[in-house]
Amino acid sequence: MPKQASITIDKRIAELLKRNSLSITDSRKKILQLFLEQTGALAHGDIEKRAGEKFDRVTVYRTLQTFVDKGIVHTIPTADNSIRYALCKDECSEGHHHDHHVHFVCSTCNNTYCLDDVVTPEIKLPKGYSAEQVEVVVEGTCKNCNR
Amino acid sequence: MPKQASITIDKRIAELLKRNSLSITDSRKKILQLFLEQTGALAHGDIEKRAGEKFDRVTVYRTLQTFVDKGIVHTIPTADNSIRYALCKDECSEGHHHDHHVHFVCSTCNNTYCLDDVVTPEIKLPKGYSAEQVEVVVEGTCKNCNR
DNA sequence: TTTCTTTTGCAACTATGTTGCTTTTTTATA
DNA sequence: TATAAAAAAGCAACATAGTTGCAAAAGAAA
Ligand SMILES: [Mn+2]
Ligand SMILES: [Mn+2]
Ligand SMILES: [Zn+2]
Ligand SMILES: [Zn+2]
Repeated sequence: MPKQASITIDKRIAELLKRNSLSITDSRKKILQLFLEQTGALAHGDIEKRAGEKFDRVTVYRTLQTFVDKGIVHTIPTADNSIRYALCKDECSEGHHHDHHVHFVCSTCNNTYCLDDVVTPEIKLPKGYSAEQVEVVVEGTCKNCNR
Repeated sequence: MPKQASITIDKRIAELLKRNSLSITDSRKKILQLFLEQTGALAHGDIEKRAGEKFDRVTVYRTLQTFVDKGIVHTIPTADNSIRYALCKDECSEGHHHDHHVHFVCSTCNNTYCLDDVVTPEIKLPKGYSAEQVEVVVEGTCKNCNR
């Protein structure tokens, strides 16, 4: 990786942590780096594998929980019951996620993507039901795998 | 329970198993009964608690897996990463689920419902992506809890 | 009833997630 | 930059969830 790029990413990471009044620690930096170097979402298992050699499992759990609490990442429910995490857009903040986008799981490459431009549709519910949150997960074949 | 009703339910259970060429065993009968006596979906934990005193944990896992494979029940992904199971409509069959309905999780009573009449919407995906399955899970307050 | 097939229970194991407590690191401030 | 207070990390121990192989039991077929 060119030196310039890694400086930029390091700054971005430090800023992100400061903005959320989190202290800057090795594990937080490392895990954020994984997200920033990546297009799609990461399963907990991936993160543990890729950060866990250097950090304790418990630290990975606590770091991800902190990030979710602060609105830095959000979770994506999937059919196979393995939580995925993805970076939030900047509008998210502590206790206030704004993730009204659709998620896509590719059944070929198994990657998960946030389709930030695809807004979750209005769902007309039966009388008596009221909605707080709508989660849409589409399974199919992604851009790369369709070629 | 009136004797008549339980005869009916027993017959229904036996028929369901026969139709799917599954042998009729105590655990399968018991677990199907749980589903038939119930409006909403059941979490694995619930089933284990309510059937597990009589049956081994492993049997519960295997029975549910068999039911999913045969298209007797379907799974519902939820945000809290605890798989829920619900009975399929009759159109489902082995290797061929037809569950194009929306699921609803009540954040008050924590029940999960299949909204069989609410069809999953068409999602317009970005160029290159193709959909095979769309999962919609709405979180909110249910009919009962809204009163 | 007997035989063959399927399912169950058990034991042992892996994976996933949590908690309390001590040590280490980070931050704030003198 | 040294020091003290606060926060986070690591460790151990535990709890829960899910899987696998195999022998015993139950079900289906004849
Ligand atoms: Mn997302
Ligand atoms: Mn359903
Ligand atoms: Zn793909
Ligand atoms: Zn409710």
